[in-house]
Amino acid sequence: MYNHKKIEKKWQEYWAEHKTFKAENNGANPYYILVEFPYPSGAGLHVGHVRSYTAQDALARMKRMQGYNVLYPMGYDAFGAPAEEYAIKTHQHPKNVVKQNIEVFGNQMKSIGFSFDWDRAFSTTDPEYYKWTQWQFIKFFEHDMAYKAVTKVNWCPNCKMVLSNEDAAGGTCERCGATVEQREKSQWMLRMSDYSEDLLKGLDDTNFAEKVKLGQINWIGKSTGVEMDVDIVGGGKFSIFTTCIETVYGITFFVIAPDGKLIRELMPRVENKEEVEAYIKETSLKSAMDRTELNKGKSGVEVKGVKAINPINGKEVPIFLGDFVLGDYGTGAVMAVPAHDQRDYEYAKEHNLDIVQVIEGDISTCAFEKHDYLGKGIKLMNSEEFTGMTVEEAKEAITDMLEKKGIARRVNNYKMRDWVFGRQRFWGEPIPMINCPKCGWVPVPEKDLPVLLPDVTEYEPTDTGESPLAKIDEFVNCKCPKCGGDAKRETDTMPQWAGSSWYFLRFMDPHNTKEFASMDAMKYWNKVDWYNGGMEHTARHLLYARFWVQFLYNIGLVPNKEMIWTRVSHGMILGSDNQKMSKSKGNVINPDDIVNEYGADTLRLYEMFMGDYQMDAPWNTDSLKGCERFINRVIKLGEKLNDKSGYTNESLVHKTIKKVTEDTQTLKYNTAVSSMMIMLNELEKQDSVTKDEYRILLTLLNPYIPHITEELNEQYNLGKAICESTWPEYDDSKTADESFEMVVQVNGKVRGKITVSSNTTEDEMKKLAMDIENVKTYVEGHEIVKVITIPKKLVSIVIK
RNA sequence: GCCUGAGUGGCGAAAUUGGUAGACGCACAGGACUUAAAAUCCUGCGGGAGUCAAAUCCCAUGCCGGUUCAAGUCCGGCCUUAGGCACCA
Repeated sequence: MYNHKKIEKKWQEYWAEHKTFKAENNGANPYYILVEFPYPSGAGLHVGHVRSYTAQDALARMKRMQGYNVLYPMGYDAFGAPAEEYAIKTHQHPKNVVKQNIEVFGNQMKSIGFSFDWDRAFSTTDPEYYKWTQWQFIKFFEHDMAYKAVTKVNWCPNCKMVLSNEDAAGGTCERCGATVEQREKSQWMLRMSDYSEDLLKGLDDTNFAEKVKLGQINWIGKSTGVEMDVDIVGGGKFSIFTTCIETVYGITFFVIAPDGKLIRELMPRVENKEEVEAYIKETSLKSAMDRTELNKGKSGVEVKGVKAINPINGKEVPIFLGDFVLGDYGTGAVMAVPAHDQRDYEYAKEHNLDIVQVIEGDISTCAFEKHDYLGKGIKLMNSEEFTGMTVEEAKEAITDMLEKKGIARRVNNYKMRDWVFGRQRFWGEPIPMINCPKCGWVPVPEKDLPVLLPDVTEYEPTDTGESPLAKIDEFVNCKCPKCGGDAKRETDTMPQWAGSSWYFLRFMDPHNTKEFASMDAMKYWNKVDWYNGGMEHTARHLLYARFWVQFLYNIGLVPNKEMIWTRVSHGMILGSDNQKMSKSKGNVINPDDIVNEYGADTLRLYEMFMGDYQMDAPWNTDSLKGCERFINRVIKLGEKLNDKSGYTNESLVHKTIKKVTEDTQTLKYNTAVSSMMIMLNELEKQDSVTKDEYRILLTLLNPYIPHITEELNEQYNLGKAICESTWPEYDDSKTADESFEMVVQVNGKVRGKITVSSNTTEDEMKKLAMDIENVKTYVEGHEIVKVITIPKKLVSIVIK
């Protein structure tokens, strides 16, 4: 209908020329809105990006008009495997691939009119940026937070590549189908588990959504319990961790991890070596998730020839290997109490082991577990002097006794492990470390940073599992910064998580060449006020970023322990078939096509209107056309402008301002849009529309559809550009309606409705209710038990 | 398996957090305008009973039960579905 291409281009140029959205590091009311920066894939911008960028754009535009100094930055998270693989295939350097993709992404985003401060844009792959990522890694190293350790990785012998658990699911390589091996690899690690408690506590200093906090809490996985030493018959001992020490008298066997140290130590004394070795081998092929699945938890083999002693009563019990016990969680060994743990119960049945009940309850068909007995005053049995105590009393008493004997300790255990930080990839930040035969691991001096990725075109994977960089001699060979002797560079690179763990700090001071960001700049912006991203990132990315920040805080480099205040997450946009969009399903919608055909404003409006921002929603082009129709009606309303000022319907205007203002900052974009649709419907009913009314409508719409609203504002001479104007305020006293529809219920069912004045008192409401004919027919002949009135709403009559 | 969400008309969804279920929009149907179509405008639109038309009544928010004058909303138990589970990011 209208020439969206021309109008949108015009205003985009206007904003660029006037630097409308440039944020300065000074002034009153700083407000930092952050959206997750994209990985610039070859597929181009996704309609899902458009959803969150538009949402935060609407917030940013409104906040600016409300007088805030808004920082709304954008950049690119461009390290990672897809670019590397594409580059290998096409024989070019990934940096060229990334450069092209960034250009495409930038143009796409500009065509949609996001109010980013483009002067602050950068990519994590820029040497000026990753210099500081490397510099920060060295800080980790200098503070003994980075260390080398041997870890297990999924290795595909065919692809010669380390695989993620997802790609190795089911024990076969996702790409080629070969059987995946578990290999041991020496890797750089970050001591993230040292921060378990701080990362939990820090959540109190954030305003994250409750479900986001829960995600963090569950990932950290704190459990409070007891670590107890267990002697082995004939010498030696090991420890177990349990949260249910009250069941200690019910131990009938122990289970130890097939991948743990203990079984290796016991091996010389094992009678069924072959069986045990075979089981260890079998386990090594499984992922942790496969191993801990409840229905698979019964697999295992007895370690014959070795018995353990239950420390509380001196009983000798067998030791088993079970793959549900993980070598790297807790102590790698557990006590098994089949009477009170379902997995142990099934395990005991499967392997014909004793079941000793120690807590009163029914164990005839299944275990009587902690969620059955905790907090109910249930008592112990078969537990010597503790028999007859409640579970809660016994928990403390048994722990005290064991502690006194010096064979147990109260401990906290955390599921969260240290961060495996090395990747055997080319396209990542080189870990800036040098291995000297004399001096050991030495960090690259600051003056030599960044350690650049070499400009080569061949970086096929190696046979050994080393990074492709290991084959590039001129990269590897170097001098030791300490002693000057021959040394070798680390060839592993960092994970993609690294660059995204601190980018929000860099946005505060992106051109700084002396520091990653100045303390002044970080103090000025203080915290990210709003951080928006996908649900899939709320556990790990957020945790890594918080860990990174807490570390920097502890060494005095950032002003706050938590640098992110509110975290919100958006739902996915699905294909029209309700499936995740993917090339193979052919349900992908390209935002460029929509912008071309319908315009950026229509695309923006539709994505905000399509449903609850925090929930998934399927794409529907018909609904999009409805939004186009709405914009056309807004344009057409301009033809009804009169010369008057003021508002024809004052409460409509104030109500709409209130609704849009509130909903835009509480993520309820869909209802904000619908309230503006209602306003338009009402204005259309009027014979003519005042300039004030039209200007208000355009202003409220501006954060959502910024181009056409500016154009109409200019065309009808309604005032200066909206983006340079002030957000309208509402008067709460003027939002009230003069009358309301009073509902009358009899025994909970609606039996009458009448429209009455808003001033009607509760007594008047009761009287009016009783006068309604239909209400009378229900009430007559019955006793009225009570009458409940809710002001400005309803009267509920209860009869007998 | 574990953790976190979600389930409401033909469809996308609203519901002031315990107070009229279905706002707003799409699709559809009928009408107006048009030589015609598109666009636009008007009217209707959960299911059923009832009526010339109404009034009015019953049923209905995944399933089963509970609390309450009142439940989409709170409680208990299920079912289905999406995301995360540490080298995809």
